[in-house]
Amino acid sequence: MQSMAAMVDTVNMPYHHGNLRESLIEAGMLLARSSGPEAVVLREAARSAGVSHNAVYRHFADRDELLGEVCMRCMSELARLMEQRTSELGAREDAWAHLFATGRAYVEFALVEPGWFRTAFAVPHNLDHAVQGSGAGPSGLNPYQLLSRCLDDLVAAGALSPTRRIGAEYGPWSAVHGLATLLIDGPLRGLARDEADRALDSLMKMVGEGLSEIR
Amino acid sequence: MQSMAAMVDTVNMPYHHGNLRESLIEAGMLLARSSGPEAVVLREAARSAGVSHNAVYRHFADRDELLGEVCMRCMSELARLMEQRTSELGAREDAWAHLFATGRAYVEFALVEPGWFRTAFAVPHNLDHAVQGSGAGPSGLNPYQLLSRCLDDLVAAGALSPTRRIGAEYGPWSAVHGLATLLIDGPLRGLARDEADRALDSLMKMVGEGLSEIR
DNA sequence: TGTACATCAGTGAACGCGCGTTCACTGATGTAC
DNA sequence: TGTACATCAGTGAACGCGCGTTCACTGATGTAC
Repeated sequence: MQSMAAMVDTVNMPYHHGNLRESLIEAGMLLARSSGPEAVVLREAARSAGVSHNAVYRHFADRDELLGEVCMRCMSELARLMEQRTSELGAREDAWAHLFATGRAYVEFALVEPGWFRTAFAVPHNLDHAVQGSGAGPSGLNPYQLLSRCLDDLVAAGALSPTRRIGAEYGPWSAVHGLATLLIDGPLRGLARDEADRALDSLMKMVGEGLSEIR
Repeated sequence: MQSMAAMVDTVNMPYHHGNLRESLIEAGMLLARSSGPEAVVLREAARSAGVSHNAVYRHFADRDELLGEVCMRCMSELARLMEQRTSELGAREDAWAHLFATGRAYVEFALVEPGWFRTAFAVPHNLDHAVQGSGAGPSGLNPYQLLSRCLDDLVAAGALSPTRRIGAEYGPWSAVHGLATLLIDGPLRGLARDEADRALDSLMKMVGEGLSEIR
């Protein structure tokens, strides 16, 4: 297999790259995509960008700072898919449909982009303060905030009482995060796609009825 | 900090260890407990057992085989706590109480033994076939089977119809696994214990009402 | 318009690290006769 | 009861790996005068 570095035209490279920081992050995204956060290797990112590995230190304090940036982008990609899937809903769909589409997109992202999904949650511990509130999609909201908005909409639609709204994020979030994790990293990895879909159906049903108070 | 190896009385060690395989697994369990699966390092386990690192190859084909054994033990520990918590229930508690206690124990285990929890799900890919159905607790059932039994009991008690029993494991399992993962590895790490407890309350309520068909 | 010089962005060589694994070996044990 | 010998369980030295990071450097750029 050909290495990434070989794809760079090293001959016509100017001494100054021009946009190295961005290039390194994009190289990191490619690495993360194929194999997750461990694959975001400083030297490999530099090779992909066609630059010596020390050049990285002109733009990032260390490897963790580069990885942190990549993690945020992965989180943004997750948010982006969640937004896209809800934007595809018909105008007549209600707040429940929005919640379900959001949750389904979360699991879909994990299945389609497992490397990115794992990376999104692999923010280096020493800088998770710097990442607070980041990882937003096009609308400026991150995945957690998108879920919160869905729940707010349920309250506005009268489908969820303000009382039960409190702390209501934990259940749906845990549900989709757990299924995603079991499917890509855990004992459910290798589950056939149609079985995974049925599991997701059953999960969203549980979430819906578990949240609902029309009983 | 004193190294593990220093705790072994190397002077009075006989040439033949006698029980090295077991000692290595136990050393692996200690390493996993403090820092998860990456910490299960062949050379460190050998040091802890007071033996040269090559001796390990007399008992395991390679590092992954040792790690696999440790993973199974961690899964067994999870099953053990789940069984213990249900066995502590009063005789008059119903099938729902058993399900909730089982699910709560799952999250409790993750919070109290995060290293073991992460290790339980870190079975090396090349030998996850060898682990099928393993990781059992005292009763001989693994965590998945313990959950299944709870659901069977709900059916027997008339609280869940046989129709809805199909694939009913996915929801509750995903829910507790997701909360556990978010709390120990994810964006919810560092959440205060009482907040985590409230999140768990809210989660189990969602699971209960989501599964229930008394509506 | 030309030149000196500070500043920034890159290079290349080297270091130390600890790991998993392999090799050729030696020490202890048990069994056949 | 003693001995030869196969077998098993350990040892010690070495290899190769690729990583993150540091050091002293050189090449390009832009600005003051």
